[in-house]
Amino acid sequence: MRLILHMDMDAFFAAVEEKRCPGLKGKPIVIGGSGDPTQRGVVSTASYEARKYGIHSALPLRTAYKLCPEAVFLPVDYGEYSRISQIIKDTLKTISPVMEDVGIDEAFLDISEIDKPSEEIAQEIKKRITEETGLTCSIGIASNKLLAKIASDMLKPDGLTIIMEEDIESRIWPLPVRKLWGVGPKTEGSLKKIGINTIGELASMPLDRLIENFGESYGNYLFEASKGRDESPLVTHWEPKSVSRETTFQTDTNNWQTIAKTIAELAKEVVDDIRQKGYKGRTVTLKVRFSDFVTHTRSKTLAGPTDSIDDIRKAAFDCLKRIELKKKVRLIGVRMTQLEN
DNA sequence: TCTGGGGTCCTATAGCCT
DNA sequence: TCTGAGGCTATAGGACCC
Repeated sequence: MRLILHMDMDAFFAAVEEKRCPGLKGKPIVIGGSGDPTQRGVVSTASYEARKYGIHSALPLRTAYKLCPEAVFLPVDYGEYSRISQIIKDTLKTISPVMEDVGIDEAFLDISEIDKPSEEIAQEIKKRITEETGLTCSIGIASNKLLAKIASDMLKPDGLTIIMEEDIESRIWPLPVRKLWGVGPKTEGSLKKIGINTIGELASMPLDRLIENFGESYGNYLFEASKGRDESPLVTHWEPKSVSRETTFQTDTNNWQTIAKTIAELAKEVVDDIRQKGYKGRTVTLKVRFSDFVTHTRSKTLAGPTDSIDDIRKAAFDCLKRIELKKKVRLIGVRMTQLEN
């Protein structure tokens, strides 16, 4: 039988900051944006202490500040988190070479071939991660990625949860649908409208009704996922499909100079990034979000792949001409797709 | 009054070709 | 020549993930 382990670091960014600065221990810590809660930005990670105040990921920093003005607000230090992340991922790969990276603080590990009890494997991972980084993680183990991910979330922090096939009815079905990977706020709302709140209720829906409501692909996914079924393999190697940079202005603007200058800068950053990664791209997409949060994109596909700053900047400006700038602009983004080599 | 930034994948539509 | 049926590609938008 397949055995998949999912590892999720506990309040990762906040835990790294606490480790680095022990004086922070026990205080509510909020990591996000520039670290200035009077500026625009959202919470990336809140420490468990800060979560008691209702602060959570994706909350605007200004709102977090209102909820807990005495919290310690810190900027996101991706460089440091990536360094620690690498140590953790290297450790996991010594346990099993079949590892899938899921962002900076999560990973799946295929432990099917390891001739040891799962619990023992999990304890060894926890012990080694703590020895090497001083941090804790939560682990879930099941027969597939979908269930392993749900499992790792069931007991936090420093938890270990093993879900067997026979536990699906008793332990997965009572959970809200939102716990299923791929079910976000929109789908949760749609499901609620047709009287579905739990994964078990979803599992009792006939396939044709799900397809009717959510389309062929997603309908099938929901049908299978609600029953705890997932055959998806671990992705151990992948190529980037797009590279982008975007920025939100501190105050919305209709100043054309500011907008133009920002597009030029973002295009430069995208070019630097694709060059550094050794890619060229063919399609340039410009994204403009207005003050009312309405977002438009325009894209231009070039004759062939390029990493020329002139070509890419020019394409981005061609896209800008196709958007009516009647309202103030909140955000500008530049994206490159159709990457090759 | 708020609602980041970096991605992936899916869907609908339109144009073009066979 | 007309009428479709499909397939393919480009484009725009949206949901979701960390």
